[in-house]
Amino acid sequence: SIASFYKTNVNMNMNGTAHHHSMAPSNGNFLPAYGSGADCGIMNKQGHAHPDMMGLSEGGSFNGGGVMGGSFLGGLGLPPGVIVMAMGSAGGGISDAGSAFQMTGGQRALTDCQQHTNSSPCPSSSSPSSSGVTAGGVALSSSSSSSSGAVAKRKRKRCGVCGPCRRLINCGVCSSCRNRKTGHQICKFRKCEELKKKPGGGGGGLERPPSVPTGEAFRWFF
DNA sequence: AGCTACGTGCTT
DNA sequence: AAGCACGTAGCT
Repeated sequence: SIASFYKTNVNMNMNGTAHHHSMAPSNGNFLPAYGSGADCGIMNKQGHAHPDMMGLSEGGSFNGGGVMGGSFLGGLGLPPGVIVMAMGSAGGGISDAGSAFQMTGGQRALTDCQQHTNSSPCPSSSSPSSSGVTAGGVALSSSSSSSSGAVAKRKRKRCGVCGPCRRLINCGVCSSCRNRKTGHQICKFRKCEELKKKPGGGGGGLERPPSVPTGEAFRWFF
């Protein structure tokens, strides 16, 4: 739920074109090429200009990201998307906050964003069915395949909690972004740390999400 | 059906 | 080793 909510907001604003006065970098540098859609296509637009803004700087753990959010907006400590939303409404663009929540229209946009959501959200809620991305990683629904001997190559999924996973925007400038059409790869800055490792690697199993403990990630959000 | 992005083989 | 390109799993 939140996930959708979250991304939705982001989208909304972006699309809304609203008049957000001007967040620092709001320059109009939109990506010429990828306008369409990569996951948060919108994000791309901004992201392009400054891959690092939005608190993405990975350098030291994204706590930064969260922190950043917090620092701005009077320490409300909201994730970037939310922040945007707030501003939008403030600007007068969106009068109805409710709408923000409603908008599921976002539709596809970001498969990953969802994941973020999945991984993080409330530990408590934990919808059982909530599919795959458990922090642990490979929680792929066993579902299909399996039976027949064919060890179908299952795709691993992003952990959703590492820095890159939490990153919301595509830098738009890395090779992956630039070669999106042919490369079919996620932005380098968003490539899950876990997926960078060898599949079998490690052992067995639990990969420790580098930093933020699962679910804890967004606790502050609630 | 269409999209994103993981896995992998080839090329540089 | 790194990057590119392609096939396709997984999801909407």
